[in-house]
Amino acid sequence: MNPIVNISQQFAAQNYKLTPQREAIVKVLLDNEKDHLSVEEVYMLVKTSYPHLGLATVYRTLELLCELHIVEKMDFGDGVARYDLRGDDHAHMHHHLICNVCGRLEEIKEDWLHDLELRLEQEYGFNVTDHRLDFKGTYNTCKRNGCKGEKDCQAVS
Amino acid sequence: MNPIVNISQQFAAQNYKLTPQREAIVKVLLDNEKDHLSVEEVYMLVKTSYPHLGLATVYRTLELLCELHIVEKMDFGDGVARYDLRGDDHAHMHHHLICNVCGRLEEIKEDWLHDLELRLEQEYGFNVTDHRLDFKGTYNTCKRNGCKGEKDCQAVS
DNA sequence: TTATAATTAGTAATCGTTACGAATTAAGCA
DNA sequence: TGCTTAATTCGTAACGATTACTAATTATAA
Ligand SMILES: [Mn+2]
Ligand SMILES: [Mn+2]
Ligand SMILES: [Zn+2]
Ligand SMILES: [Zn+2]
Repeated sequence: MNPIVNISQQFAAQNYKLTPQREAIVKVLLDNEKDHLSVEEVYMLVKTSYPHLGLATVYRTLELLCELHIVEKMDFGDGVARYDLRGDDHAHMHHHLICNVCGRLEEIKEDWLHDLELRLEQEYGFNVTDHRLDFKGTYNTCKRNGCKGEKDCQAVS
Repeated sequence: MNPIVNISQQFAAQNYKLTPQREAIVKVLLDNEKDHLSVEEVYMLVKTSYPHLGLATVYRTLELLCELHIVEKMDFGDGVARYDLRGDDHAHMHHHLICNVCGRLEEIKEDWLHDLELRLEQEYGFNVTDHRLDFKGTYNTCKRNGCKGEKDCQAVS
């Protein structure tokens, strides 16, 4: 399904309207789904398609998207909040690999935590509703060659 | 080994001194190892043992402890950075269970990610140096009874 | 001692975020 | 259609956690 239509329906389901401003912001996120944009970055990017949009609207819309579990607010330790599309069904938050050498950030969409969450349910009586798993480390290629900023590099900051 | 002596040696190993101010701050962290204190909370607590200690020194010392991998700077989404003792050898960052109902935070010291990290090495050529794993969910006891603030509750904020 | 470096204290400045009032737009209804 | 009310947006002021900076203090070394 067209992701904009899909998101529009999720807005409607909670009695929210997908205003032109909100749609412009959502499109920026979809057009940069590999990135993890900050508020300021979204603000800059959305200005090209909607020049008069205000910064406060970006803050409010991203907060709303969090509430709807469409995006996840993340902190990568660089002093600004970053926003990450959760993906199709929003059920499971994807995992991250972050390279110490070049800052590249790779996503693992597959859910690697299912077994552990079963164990938490059984041994701890804890029912998991969400999770966050990030790995920091070094790609062997980066260790050997140094990262030369290949085109698939998605540095966080 | 006495944890203060241990930490003192780690300071010395990197040519840092464990000044009285730094020691007072480290003791606050050790005396509250179950908590995840913010800078302001450390500042308040350390004032009882060292009334003249300045806020900037708390910031600087916690930053230094991060650099030495003695503590981990964490963001639980409540607007302030919180600091978490990594534990004995600092090698592995422990995991968290956070209850949606009562905010209780439980730590899992055991490393549940070893197998996944082997897989990352082999399938992704990615050598993990650190990780972060937090689960959000609900304790069955909290779901049934509501959390009545039992004595072992360690709410984050 | 005297010079040099490290550390601390206090506070001003910074900057991401939040709060707020006025203006605009949409929805509901006669 | 007009009128009323609610939702949304805009611009900006206020907030507050963090950082930066200077002077004072303390340790280290010649
Ligand atoms: Mn991501
Ligand atoms: Mn912890
Ligand atoms: Zn790399
Ligand atoms: Zn609970």
